[in-house]
Amino acid sequence: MDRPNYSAETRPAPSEDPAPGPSGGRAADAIVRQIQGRILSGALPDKAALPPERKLMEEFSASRTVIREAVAALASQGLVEARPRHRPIVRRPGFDTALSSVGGIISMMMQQRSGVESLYFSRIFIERGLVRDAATSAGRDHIAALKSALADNKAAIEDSGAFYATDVAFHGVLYSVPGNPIFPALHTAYVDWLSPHWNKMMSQPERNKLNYAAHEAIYRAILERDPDAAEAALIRHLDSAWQDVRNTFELG
Amino acid sequence: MDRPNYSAETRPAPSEDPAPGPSGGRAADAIVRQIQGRILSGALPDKAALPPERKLMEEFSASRTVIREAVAALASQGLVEARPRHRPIVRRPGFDTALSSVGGIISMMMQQRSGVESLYFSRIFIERGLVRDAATSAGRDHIAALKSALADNKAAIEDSGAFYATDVAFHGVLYSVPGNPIFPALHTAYVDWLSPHWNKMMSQPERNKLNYAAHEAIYRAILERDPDAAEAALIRHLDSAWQDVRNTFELG
DNA sequence: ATGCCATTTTGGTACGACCAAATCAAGTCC
DNA sequence: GGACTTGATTTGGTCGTACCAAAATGGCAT
Repeated sequence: MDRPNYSAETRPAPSEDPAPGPSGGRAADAIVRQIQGRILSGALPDKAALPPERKLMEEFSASRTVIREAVAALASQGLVEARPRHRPIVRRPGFDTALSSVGGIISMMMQQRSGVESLYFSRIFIERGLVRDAATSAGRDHIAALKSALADNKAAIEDSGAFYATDVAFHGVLYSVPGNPIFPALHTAYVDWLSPHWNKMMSQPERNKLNYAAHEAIYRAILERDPDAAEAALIRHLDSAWQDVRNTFELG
Repeated sequence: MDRPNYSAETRPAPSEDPAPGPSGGRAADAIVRQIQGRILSGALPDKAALPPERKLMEEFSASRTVIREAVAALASQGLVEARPRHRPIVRRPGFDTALSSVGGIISMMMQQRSGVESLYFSRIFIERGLVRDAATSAGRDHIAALKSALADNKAAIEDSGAFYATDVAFHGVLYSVPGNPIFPALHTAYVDWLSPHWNKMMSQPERNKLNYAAHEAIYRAILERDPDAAEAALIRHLDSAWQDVRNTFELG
């Protein structure tokens, strides 16, 4: 009998956080919560490597199975970054982290036309509000950033690759106006999720010119503090882009 | 020698989906992708139970470890619902699924007042756009739904529990106006994430009365197709609610 | 048919082993 | 002496087996 017959008391109740809480039953969950706590409390600073699994199993007196399940959960939540053969790296949670952790499902849904459509329309909705706000309350700095981004955009009209980047940057400024960390995160998420469907076209300097003009119109409306005009210009801009994508996709 | 010495060829390359693709190295990932595919293709219909892990390990000729890792990943992505001791249930991916799968991280962030603040302000931002749209383009049906929700809301003024529900429902109608599935999903997400911070107060019929009046103002502005008035009323409504929460939280 | 109990599944966890990539520690060469 | 190569040691990834406890199942009695 070389294997202990652990008849009962399989879970020796870790010393830390003895609260059974709402725990339904999973064992790894407790570990997950504790590690979450350590990340939140700063005991595990951002960018730090998690202790090796063997150490963790000591600390929590749990089997490696459970430890690795916990780590996997953490990873899929985006709280740690787990590259194939490396130690998981702690990533302090932020809205960007949260958003990127849904990337998987979203990409799945992006395979349906309706998914892209819903997402893109939601983007239009957001940016409509954004430009309105910019028109009514953008500060000097935002205006300057917009102006600069616009200049970069103009300079890149001939180079579609660079143009795309400056295009993104211009819209990015809009997302920074509210000063709410959610919006920049949302912006990069939109770009990540939608860009695969854009790159397939968007190679004609023709369009670049059009898009630049649209950006300029938006900028001007913001300068003139005219929310309605800004919103209208943005709608024209994004709607026409949508038409292009739709055509490229030959889904009448 | 009762344990085979698998010297090499640890991964016998599953027959299905032989594309190595961008696979970095994880083994469970392949399984995950295949199951995702089956869900997407309908081979695994919504609400269906996943085959038992032992069957899956046959099918993919992988160890249970890998299988269960894959299932866990699927679960944390929200593609399957894995209750403690039950078979995982397939859930066709939707924006609601995606949103709810980030609930974990978001709740973590909600422990910081800055998190609650960012999230709540983003909600105000969204609803501002929503009421504007409702004012300009709400159809007969939406107006009717709004009216009905408003009536329910009024009838529940005395019962704080019921009032909260009708409050949520009223705002919910707003989220249904664009006809974009993202918004209803977003609404329930907001409610889920924010409500824990609301329940602590919101027990005074005093506030209920105020809130009902605000809802009525919004409704009226929408009826009169006045986006600016609707937006203003909404801002007053949500801002005052925010003040209450802040006070309740004694974070002066 | 209905309800209860014994049996079989099935998920949750544990333990130990082993491979391969990474990391670390010497030792070597310029 | 410092940069480079090499061998030993970690450490993550997988596999296999075993066992428990909760579910699901099937059969029997009422």
